[in-house]
Amino acid sequence: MSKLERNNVYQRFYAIVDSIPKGRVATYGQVARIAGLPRHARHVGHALGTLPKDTQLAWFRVLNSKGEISPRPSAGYTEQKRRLRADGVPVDPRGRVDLKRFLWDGE
DNA sequence: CTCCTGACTAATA
DNA sequence: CTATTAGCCAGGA
Repeated sequence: MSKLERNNVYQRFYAIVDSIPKGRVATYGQVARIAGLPRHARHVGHALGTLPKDTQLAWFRVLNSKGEISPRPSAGYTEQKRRLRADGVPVDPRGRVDLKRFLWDGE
């Protein structure tokens, strides 16, 4: 996979993340599937990781399959929690969200 | 080429 | 609920 192709894939991920409605969340796997690339959940995470700090993209609306904010080595975890709550999505101290009620169904 | 890693996931026990 | 195992695939050393 060339750099250019990867870039296109990332753009597709971004477009999908961008279509998650405010107040809803999606999972990495879900984004990958919608992008037509099942089993690429990890790359969704990496794509989001390369975003600039000042991006307008709602990257914080993406969680792992357990409905939790994915723990990661670097910062951003706390930030995501804060932003989700500001977005109207309840997050418990463990970083968990009730997917039953807030998972985006892909409308 | 092989080996290791990771903002992942699903199946079992 | 936690722990373990296996599958996944692009990237980098």
